[in-house]
Amino acid sequence: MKSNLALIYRKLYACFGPQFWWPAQSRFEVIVGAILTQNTSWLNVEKAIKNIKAGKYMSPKKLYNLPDKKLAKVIRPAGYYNIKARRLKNFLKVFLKYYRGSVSRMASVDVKSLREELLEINGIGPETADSILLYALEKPVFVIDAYTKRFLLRHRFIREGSGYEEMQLLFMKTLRKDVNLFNEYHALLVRLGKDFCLKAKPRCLVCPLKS
DNA sequence: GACCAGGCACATC
DNA sequence: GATGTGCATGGT
Repeated sequence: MKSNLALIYRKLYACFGPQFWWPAQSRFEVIVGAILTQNTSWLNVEKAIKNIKAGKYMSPKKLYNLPDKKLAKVIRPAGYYNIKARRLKNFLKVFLKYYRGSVSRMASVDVKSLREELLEINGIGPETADSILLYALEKPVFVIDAYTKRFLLRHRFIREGSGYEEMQLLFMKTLRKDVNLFNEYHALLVRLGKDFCLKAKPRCLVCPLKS
């Protein structure tokens, strides 16, 4: 028998269709977006990314070589710009040193080592690491974000206080480990959250899961 | 004007 | 190990 989570996925997909995540022109841009979107609306991140492109800085070396103040100024619309400038550089330092700024080279390493390596970087937590792994490096890792957590809580898949790894395991143990499935599922949960009942203060229209 | 958004690190108890 | 706080913009 199919798990509830698998059924819910089918329902969401039938309702919303493919979400075409991650919205970006390159895999490197996905990584930049993953760091910039920490606790920030995607609309603001888009403005920051637009600024980066306008200055022709969308490359590992160019971003890394920007003075901190300048980088902060460029990504300002994304909020927390001083912290995020540092976090970007923390990642870029590792990315340039070990992978010469190549996403493909990085993707050739096994997932487990990569995840550990990413989590070692100051400013990269579990969600950002997993977003990078799934959406930029195309590794079958499920991303847990605020929407996903609210979804699991409100549909009673977990209890209050459950940790990140616990929630992640729920998806990864039940579903087939498929990059496309994980990609679409998480994107659909965010879509559900934005449109319907997973906001911090739900203003519930008719939830598509109930029909 | 308050609240929220595709988190994370650090201080303190 | 749990809980609180700073980081900051822009849309609703």
